[in-house]
Amino acid sequence: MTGPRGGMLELAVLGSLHETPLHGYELRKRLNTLLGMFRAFSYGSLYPCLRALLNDGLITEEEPPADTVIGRRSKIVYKLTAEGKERLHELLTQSGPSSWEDESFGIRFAFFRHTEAEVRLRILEGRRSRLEERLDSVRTALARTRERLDSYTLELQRHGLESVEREVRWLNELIDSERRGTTAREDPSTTERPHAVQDGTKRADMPEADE
Amino acid sequence: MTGPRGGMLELAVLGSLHETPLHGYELRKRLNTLLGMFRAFSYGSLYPCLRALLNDGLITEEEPPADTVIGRRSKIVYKLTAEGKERLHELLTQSGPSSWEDESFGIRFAFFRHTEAEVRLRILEGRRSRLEERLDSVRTALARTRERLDSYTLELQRHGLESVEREVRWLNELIDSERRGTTAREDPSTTERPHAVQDGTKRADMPEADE
DNA sequence: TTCGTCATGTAATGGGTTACATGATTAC
DNA sequence: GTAATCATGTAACCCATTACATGACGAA
Repeated sequence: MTGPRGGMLELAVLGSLHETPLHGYELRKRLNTLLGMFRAFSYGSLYPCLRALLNDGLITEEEPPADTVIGRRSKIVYKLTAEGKERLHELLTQSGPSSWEDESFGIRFAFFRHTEAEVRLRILEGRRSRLEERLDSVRTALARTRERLDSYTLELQRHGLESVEREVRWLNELIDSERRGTTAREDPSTTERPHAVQDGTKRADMPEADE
Repeated sequence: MTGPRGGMLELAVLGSLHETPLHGYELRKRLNTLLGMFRAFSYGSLYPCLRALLNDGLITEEEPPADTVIGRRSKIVYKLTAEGKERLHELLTQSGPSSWEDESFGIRFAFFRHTEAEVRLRILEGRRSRLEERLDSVRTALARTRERLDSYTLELQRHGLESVEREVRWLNELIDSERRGTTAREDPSTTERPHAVQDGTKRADMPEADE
């Protein structure tokens, strides 16, 4: 029953619901704009995941507001339970390969504001050294075979190298700025306003564009 | 039996074997340095794929050289059959979404020298407009929600946008240079140099580093 | 003779997608 | 009243990975 379900979807869902309760359809749109450049999830995986999280008690259906027409149940709004918050924290605290691989790093980073400063630093450094490994191996391979490659392959390698080098520089900046700001403690537990939340409005219902 | 097996592995394998016959172990290393920046395949998927391709008659085991000790069979060297070449050409001729999505584009591009000029152009343009779509949707989403995003999310979006913009510029250059060189017909069948290829060395057996 | 790497494979599993099916709500 | 989009879900499949198992071969 309570299987870790180790994919990125779980993290993405828990992370999103930590910000604000949402129903599935809206949740997916949020996720796909949040991660727009990296990946996109489909309903076919989202809804089963929500069900599993519900089963495990990590999320619950939110009470509909009192003024709801009785027999009506079109949206199902989910919110995080205490266990869900715990689980999210646990996920966000893991550093290690699963945090800095291509598919997962973006998602981890997207929820960095709920991640402890030390962990952030370890993840950023892990990502960086992962990329540097890759650079090394590609560079040496390239040096050995340069003259036997056609121009397309070569161009692909060149562009790939540059992209990764760029990401490494980006990580360097991030790491520096983390190191400078590292004294500050933040997000001691879970529930605090992130920056400025205008609540009281019936959020989770403004129109959003999606593909 | 003869299922298309639509994954990228098939293309990657056929494409590699088109250059030179190889055995599985070496093939994987080649592939993973060729695509080093984008993805890596494991033996657990490679060997079953080779078997399937063998079943379908797209590849065959190459005769071991005559001086091989009789009972000995340690490497199994595969090479492309005529049907295999046909299939490869068919795969490389497909343009359409499957050619310009993230996972597939890199592989398609890696074998561009076996791809017809018009197809190359269509794929590059398809990739570009795919990325531009993504840019549009992320940019408008960003404009709507900018003030409600924390700094990490914002930074992630910014970096993602820049990366994609960079790739678009890269594609622009490639498309330009394709257009200029497009009058030249090339690869009427299979073997010729695209720009400047110095072949003639006995490749396919030098040592290679791998993770 | 033992260790590392080359070399080939299989079984179980995983984490998602596609395509489909179904209704409610909104805009025109 | 009808078309588009919102909203939820399921079943079948896909393409790969992980972990495991085995053995040959070369160098120390």
